[in-house]
Amino acid sequence: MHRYRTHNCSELKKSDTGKKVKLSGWIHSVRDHGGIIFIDLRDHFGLTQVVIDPKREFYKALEHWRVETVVCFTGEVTERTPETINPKLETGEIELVAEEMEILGEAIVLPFQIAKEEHAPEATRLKYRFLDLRREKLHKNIILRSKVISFIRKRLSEIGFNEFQTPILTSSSPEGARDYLVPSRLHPGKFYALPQAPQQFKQLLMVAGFDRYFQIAPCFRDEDARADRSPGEFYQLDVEMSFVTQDDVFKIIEELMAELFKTFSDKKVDDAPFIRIPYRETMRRFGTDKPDLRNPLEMIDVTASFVNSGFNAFASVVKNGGVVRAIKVPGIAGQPRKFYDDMIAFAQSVGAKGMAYIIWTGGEEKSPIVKFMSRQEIDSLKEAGKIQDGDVMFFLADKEKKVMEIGGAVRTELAVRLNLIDKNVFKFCWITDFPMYELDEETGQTIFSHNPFSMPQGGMDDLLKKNPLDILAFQYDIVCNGVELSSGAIRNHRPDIMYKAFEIAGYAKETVDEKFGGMIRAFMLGAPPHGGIAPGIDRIVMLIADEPNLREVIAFPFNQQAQDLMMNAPAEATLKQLRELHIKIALPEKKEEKKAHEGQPPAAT
RNA sequence: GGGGGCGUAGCUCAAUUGGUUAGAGUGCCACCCUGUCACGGUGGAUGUUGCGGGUUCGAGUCCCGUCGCUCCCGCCA
Repeated sequence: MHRYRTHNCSELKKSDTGKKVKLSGWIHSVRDHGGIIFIDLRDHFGLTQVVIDPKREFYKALEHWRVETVVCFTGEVTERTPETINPKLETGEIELVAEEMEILGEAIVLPFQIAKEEHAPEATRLKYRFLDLRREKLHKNIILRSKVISFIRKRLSEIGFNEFQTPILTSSSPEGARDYLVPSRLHPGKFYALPQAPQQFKQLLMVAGFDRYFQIAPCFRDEDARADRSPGEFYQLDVEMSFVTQDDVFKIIEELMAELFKTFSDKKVDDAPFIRIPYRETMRRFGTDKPDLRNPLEMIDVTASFVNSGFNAFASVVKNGGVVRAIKVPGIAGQPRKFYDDMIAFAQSVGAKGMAYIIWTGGEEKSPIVKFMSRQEIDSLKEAGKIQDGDVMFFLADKEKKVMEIGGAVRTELAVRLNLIDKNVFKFCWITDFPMYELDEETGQTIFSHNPFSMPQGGMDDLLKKNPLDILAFQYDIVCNGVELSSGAIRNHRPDIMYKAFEIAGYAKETVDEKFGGMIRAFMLGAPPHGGIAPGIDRIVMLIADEPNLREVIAFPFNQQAQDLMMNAPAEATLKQLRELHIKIALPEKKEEKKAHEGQPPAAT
């Protein structure tokens, strides 16, 4: 007989009755009836009920039959009588009658319960992550993640992709997020950077002729956390392909995503191909570049109806170059007055000066603003929104950018309050035609709006002739239920176009050579056209697992302050380590000290 | 860097809006119980109300500060 087990805790069936077996696992729950004791023994695979006669010698060996102690039982598989069968358990038709017991790992009192649903505080859960991971939900999520990754590897390998590793210690890149730096011992004063993404490496692999690359790639960005954004590190399904157009990338990824989501979720999943929405259109209709298409509401432009309107608040906005956008919500005329007041308060909380509305009900308009408007103007709104009796329209007026932003938030809030979002579907879309450049609002500089390595859609011609702000890039996002899964692009593989593109964003040729010398050199030695994408693994698993927070799909996550409470990272380094790295620590002044110094001349040194 | 929320027993939460000795469930400890499966029953222990200060006859409750966790804004090519 095996040292620890002959079976796992979910595989014993009625047909095993009479067998002498050995099981090892955690004590999940104890039901002590005095004359007979039941223990649910749990392992990764499931639960098996063990029956103990307290007269057995081994019963006294364990002072406390405390849950989560790891034990090994040897005994006979026994069929349960019909009335004692537990249909909730895989192994519910049998039980193990214990003859011997060995303690493998005793547990002290737990900081929180494993078997019972109990909401422990996040910090405690993170400190005792190994315990939290024993709980069914989290355990399942991590297994789901493993399966998702293995599914992706299998599929992509089948269609000609090769998986490569790229360096973790690399150099800092000038664009993008804050880098994590690693000091160099051999080169005093110099630093490696952890990759924000393997962007340049994957492009160089294409130049090297590998044709199709993928990697479940760790990415490191020193930026602040959100519920759907881990601080520090996260994983991308990094993909790059040679000799492809945007359509080729879309086809591979949308088929993979549709199949992946259908395989691992019971929700209804969009079939490939996914719909495509140009950036400017999604901003206009949804006020965001990651629209949740489960939300049926959208914005329409009704600026024309207010140009000469007697409703001065809006008319003056329009005269000053602003716009008016409307959101039609069908069939909610019955909402109480408070609903409209609350929505207006919400709009104001996200930056609106106010919000108007018209309720069409019983063949007339109810609204604080219609008395200022002509019949013709009101009818033009009705026409624009294809209004039927019972419908309501909300109006926002401001500069276009602001209206889109506020309208996007109002659109989402309306859907949430009115429960318009179908929780049982995954709706995907591509956002295409991102602008190549945008204006830095502070400096007025033209800057790259996304990836500087994207190919401008008109190539060199557009760079030379068009207003930079009108140039579109072969740059795209894939969005699922309002979550941005990934950005991608067809890359700029032409050195001449590259220099020009960087020049427009204010980079001298020398700077480009210095920062991207390796890549430029590669592009001058025969580079294939190529492009790719990099969907976030954590977000994919989060969506499939239906979790609101990334930490629920990561085995050992950071907290929001980018700390690992279990491993106690980050931590101070020893003096010896610092000396070897030629590093001196200059801590920020504490707040009290700062206050004490205020208004005083700096101390003479 | 900024804003919101939370912080009471190991854990989840309550405390009649400032009033006597801060409660309940769960966990923990002891005992009882031979068919439970979130077993049940009886009894018991457990609190610097995050920390520091203030107002008050009196503070878990109000005020100020601070720390921690979380959500959001900034940031995230």
